[in-house]
Amino acid sequence: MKIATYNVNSINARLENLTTWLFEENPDIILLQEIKCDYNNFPFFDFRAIGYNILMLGQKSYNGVAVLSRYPMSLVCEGLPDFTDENARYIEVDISTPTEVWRLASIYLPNGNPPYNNVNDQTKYIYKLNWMDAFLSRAIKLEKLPQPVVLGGDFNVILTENDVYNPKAFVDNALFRKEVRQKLQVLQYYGYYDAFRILHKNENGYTFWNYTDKALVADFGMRIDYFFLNALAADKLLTCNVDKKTRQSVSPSDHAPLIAQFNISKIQEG
DNA sequence: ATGACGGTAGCATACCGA
Repeated sequence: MKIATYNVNSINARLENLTTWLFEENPDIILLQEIKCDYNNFPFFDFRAIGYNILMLGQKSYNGVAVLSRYPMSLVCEGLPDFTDENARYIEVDISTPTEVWRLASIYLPNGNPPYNNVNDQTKYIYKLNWMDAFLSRAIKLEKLPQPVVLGGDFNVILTENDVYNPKAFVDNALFRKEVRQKLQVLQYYGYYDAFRILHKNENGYTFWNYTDKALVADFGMRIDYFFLNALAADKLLTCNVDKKTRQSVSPSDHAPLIAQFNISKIQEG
């Protein structure tokens, strides 16, 4: 079973690239972020036509998350429980794979940096910290479920200095402040596994490169998209890779897809 | 030190992003 997470930077601007990529890559499940549209502007037909069920939480112009699935899917919640959020950043679903029901969430964690025209404004940073607290509360509950759990998406956090091209330049950045990194690293103390890092200790694993300058060719990137797995999901993990060629294609998103494969064959009874 | 680039809203330019 192949699961992808992909910040598309507008699903309508990316529609042709995305449907072509789905045809070639053929993932069973896709977690999408930054779809940047509300329900009435979501291109449902284009994905149903190629065999996907769809659940989405939309918003005009900004944010927005969705899940595409080849398997039957049911909604668990839209938005983080017990957290009032003006933005569409979280959707959680149950998906009936051939062997068992998997719990997945598509996550678009806030950026947290101030606007360029007001660099001392901490409002977005405080919002990010509060959002992370609500997310961690939810994640801790989900980890205990008796089913595989996959928390995937754009976390807007650079976990370690090995996850960015120039850590010194980012020490004060809302993606890399020690406080933010430590908050997300808490996931591993509650039993979650960073899927890419299980399998790749030394590769940088960057998933984002700025559109500007020569960021892509110079590999000035950062690893901010992740799959966090509970043990029941991590036990089945086979591969996890960044699809950099899609970032290098014509008119791309500024993120690359992250793709993981899982073994869902039934265990032979001895 | 700044802005490069790209998307959205909507029609000029502001906001957002990482």
